Amino acid sequence: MRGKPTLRDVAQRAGCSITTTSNILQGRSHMYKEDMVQRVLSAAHELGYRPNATARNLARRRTTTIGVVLDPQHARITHNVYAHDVLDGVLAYLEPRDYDIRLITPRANDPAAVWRRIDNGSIDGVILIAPVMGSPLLEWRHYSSLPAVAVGSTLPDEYLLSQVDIDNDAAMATLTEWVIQQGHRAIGFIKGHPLHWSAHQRERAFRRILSQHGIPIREEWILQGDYGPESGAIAATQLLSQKDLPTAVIAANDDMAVGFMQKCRELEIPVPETISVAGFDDAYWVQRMGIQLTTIQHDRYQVGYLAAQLLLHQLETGDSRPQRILIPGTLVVRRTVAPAYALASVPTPNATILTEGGSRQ
Amino acid sequence: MRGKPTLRDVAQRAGCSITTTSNILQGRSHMYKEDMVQRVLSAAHELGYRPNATARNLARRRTTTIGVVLDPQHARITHNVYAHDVLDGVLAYLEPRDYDIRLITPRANDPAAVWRRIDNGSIDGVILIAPVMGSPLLEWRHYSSLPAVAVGSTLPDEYLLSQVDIDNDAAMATLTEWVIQQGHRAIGFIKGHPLHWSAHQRERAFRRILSQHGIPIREEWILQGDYGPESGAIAATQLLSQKDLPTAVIAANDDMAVGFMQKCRELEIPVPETISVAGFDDAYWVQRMGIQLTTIQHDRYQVGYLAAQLLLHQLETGDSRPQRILIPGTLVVRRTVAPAYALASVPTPNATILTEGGSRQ
DNA sequence: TTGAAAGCGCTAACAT
DNA sequence: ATGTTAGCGCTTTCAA
Repeated sequence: MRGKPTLRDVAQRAGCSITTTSNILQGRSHMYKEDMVQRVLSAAHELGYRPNATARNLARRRTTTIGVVLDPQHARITHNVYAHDVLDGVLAYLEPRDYDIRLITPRANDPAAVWRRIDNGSIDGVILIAPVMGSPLLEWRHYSSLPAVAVGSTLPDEYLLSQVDIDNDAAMATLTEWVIQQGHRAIGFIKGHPLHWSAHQRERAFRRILSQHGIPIREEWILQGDYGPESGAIAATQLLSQKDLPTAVIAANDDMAVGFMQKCRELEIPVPETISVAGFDDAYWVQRMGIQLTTIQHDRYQVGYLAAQLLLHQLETGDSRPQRILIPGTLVVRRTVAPAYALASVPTPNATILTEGGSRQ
Repeated sequence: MRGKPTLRDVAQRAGCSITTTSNILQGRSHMYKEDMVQRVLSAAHELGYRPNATARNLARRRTTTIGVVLDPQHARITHNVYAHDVLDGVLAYLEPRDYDIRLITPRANDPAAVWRRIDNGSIDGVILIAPVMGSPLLEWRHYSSLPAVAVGSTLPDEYLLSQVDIDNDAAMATLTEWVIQQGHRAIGFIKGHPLHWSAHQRERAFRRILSQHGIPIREEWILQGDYGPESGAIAATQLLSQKDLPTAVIAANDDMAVGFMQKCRELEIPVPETISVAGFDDAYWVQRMGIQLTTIQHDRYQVGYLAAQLLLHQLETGDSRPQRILIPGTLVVRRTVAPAYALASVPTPNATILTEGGSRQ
């Protein structure tokens, strides 16, 4: 015996067959005599035996490994808070269940390489993190029948992918309702990145709620952003140079809201006195900055956790029909949205509202 | 043929042996007739054949997979910026070289489980991210002879691990020198987390430079922190309640520096007019907050990149003698350290200094 | 230029 | 209660 000890070495030392050794080492010791069990166990221990995962995977035809695919856009995950919040949740669910995680970062220039890495029997299933519109990853069913769950992008049904995401639509609806209840009728909007489904969903919800309240939508107050803080600042410049201004602006995420507010400060336009601002995401760095931004809080960790759970469920049951799980967000009322006029604000009827301090009303 | 096509299926379809098929599919087509090559290639394509990584790994006795181990402390990587900056670098190096990455997050309560996951033949080598003092991971050589590189913790030699880290000592020395050159003689220090080697290295460098300049070390100005922003605030409370105050404080990282400054603002102690503050790390969120913190900038991405490079080098050469790579940091002079008195400041002799705006002097 | 055959280390029917 | 045997899908000598 040279190199790492194998099952054969252990069997030899215990003086029994490989099968016996394998069975006992896998915990099926009930059928064996106590003496045998002990011999095998101590032989394994003495040799420092560790089962070879590769061989086991080959024989079992499964790997207890889940692939996590980051879209090319997110290849550098550093500043993509979203991706690692989700990843944390995935880890939290998978790790205690003895699943391993393989990180897959597609090279932008070679989409086929991704498929080679995904569909090569090295993983049992895959979690796609926030695929964007037009991503080659979404051609999923053309290339692979591996169980998959997409996360962070509520895709159209035709992609035939199970999905877990926050409920962008409902959350933005709640936020917009709240702003309207504060008496605002002149409301602007800063759109998110055009390749993200979430951006469209948030915008759509905003428009719908305005319409439902009979509030006219002023297209000149709806500005294109890209989820980056700078784009919020640019939107501010565009908006604030108009002669007629809204009394409130909703940004499709916190980063843009903060960019917007920074520009406001430069222009000495007080928030929320002159203009109210709301964000979306409850970004950690914004909280940490001490900015009292009214926003939507949601649980990305939970998204990852549930995605992993759903995927394992599909693996176990073999039922891989596409499912969709939406996690509701929570309105967090802080200080950047003020009443448009001195009316008592009416509480929102059908949404959880978290006021700063943590009390629910 | 049912299920996924195997090499045998391709061989059968191409009308040749498995060996031939394998060779051609691996690019060793020079020894075969053009006709044969084409037949194999198109058979593979028609069947949608994808080589099974598990079987290949077993036969080759290597996996082209690198494990990345996050210390229990870092299991939730979300707010551990360090870990994913490094991870990004690791990905950047490994991914184009067709290595896969397996994420390993040890369960706090079961150290043995980690070894089972690491030493089971599923990875060729491993990168340990910022193991802390007392981490079971550091018993490395007791349990495994797998090539390994530790990152983010400059460990004592006896751990027999290759290492890549920023040069905490040199960087803190540069920073301290700078503060002294600004005329400060009364300098406080906020220590980092006591289980992190970096904390001790930074403190030691601070003390050394003070001593070298004949500046007395006032222990009551050296406060315990834990790298968290709150601990910086607490340190501020402790320090600022003393009757005799330093004119400058160096925090072992940015987070604590900001916590310290926030407390200063509460107490209406102007920074840097009354007290200068320096940080370490050049944290992204601090920059984004627009805080003009004088600090040390260093390249964590590079740390990960070089760690991956070193590991692969060891894998290829088989030379796994422990090596240590230290990456220098850069002093970034912003606005939180002011001259202690109206002397022209002398440029630092032997360190790169980056003044805000990017010019080097 | 091609192929046969012996593994890689383990699992799991199927004996005994 | 224990062992025999036939794979898992691929790589790789070695022979032809």
